[in-house]
Amino acid sequence: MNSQLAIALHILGFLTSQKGSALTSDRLAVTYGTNPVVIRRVLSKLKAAGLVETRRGAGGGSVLARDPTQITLRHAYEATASTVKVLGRHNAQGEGRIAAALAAFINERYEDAEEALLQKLEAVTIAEMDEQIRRQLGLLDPAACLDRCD
Amino acid sequence: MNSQLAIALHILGFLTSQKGSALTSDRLAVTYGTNPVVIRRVLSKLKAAGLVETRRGAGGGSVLARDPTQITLRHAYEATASTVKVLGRHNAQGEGRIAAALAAFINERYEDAEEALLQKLEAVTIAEMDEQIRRQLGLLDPAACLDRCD
DNA sequence: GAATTTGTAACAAAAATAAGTACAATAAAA
DNA sequence: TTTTATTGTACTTATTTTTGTTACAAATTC
Repeated sequence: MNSQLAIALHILGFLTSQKGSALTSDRLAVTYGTNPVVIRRVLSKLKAAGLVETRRGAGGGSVLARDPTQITLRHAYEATASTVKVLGRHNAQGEGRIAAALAAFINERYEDAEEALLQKLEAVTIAEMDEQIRRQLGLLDPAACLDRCD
Repeated sequence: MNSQLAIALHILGFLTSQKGSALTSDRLAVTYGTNPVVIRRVLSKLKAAGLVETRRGAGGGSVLARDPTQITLRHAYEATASTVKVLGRHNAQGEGRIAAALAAFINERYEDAEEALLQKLEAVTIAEMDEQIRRQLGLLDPAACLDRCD
């Protein structure tokens, strides 16, 4: 799972720009250029992580579960990449003790390094991401986004 | 490529413990529990990165190209993971400008985060790795390794 | 009840990884 | 110089992972 993070950020960013009105998986799928089910799969992880809320049925869809200033890239990363870690985990293949000790060593270093990465991601919020993208596109008026997003 | 890093570290560590005598891909393959060709593929990357040297023919094999105190985990990482970066690269799929701006944003953050990870890896040398593993196994005498490694 | 919309299972397709086979090229040793 | 050992790599096969689709039940609104 790796493109899931990109999709998650697309969802969170789009939701942020909507200021509270719900978006359907269909809409999100069109703007991202994929299938609604793919979106829902990511959405279900974001939901599990408490980042979004969804409602079924007519008029349903998803909204942010909290303020975008309280959601960091790390949240998105951890929500989506739960299974696959940055560098995977090495499990000893050779039979020898050397192989096992090496695997243990690698895993320790991996965790160190991964944590450094996560701390970088933690320093950026979805609100900041949204703002930077909006600025970059010259969409100073948040509402303008709606007209030109997709 | 990801398991290649583990294999690379196995190779570098084993080579370090050999103090200069060449090891064949067959030998390395047996100790790691894989096919010699798999080893050679990693070896060819390590060679391209200037970390090892190999000789063909009878009595051939590989040795470290420099002192293990001068080889870091980052070297190994960069040698093997040249194509696949930590978090891949997101290329915009939707047609909109938003998608493109988001992709650019994500990529920037990725580079930041990846660099943080690399700096952690840079702080550890193969010599330290070798030493820690030897200590862990209670192989205080380097030469003892030869007898028990595999 | 009719129309939407999510949730998820089941399946299919595609892409990425990894492993294996074969053999030419090279180098040492006999 | 023949034999033997060993790398290098192209080609193939297998495995795993990821992505996309279809289908349909469950929920929710109108």
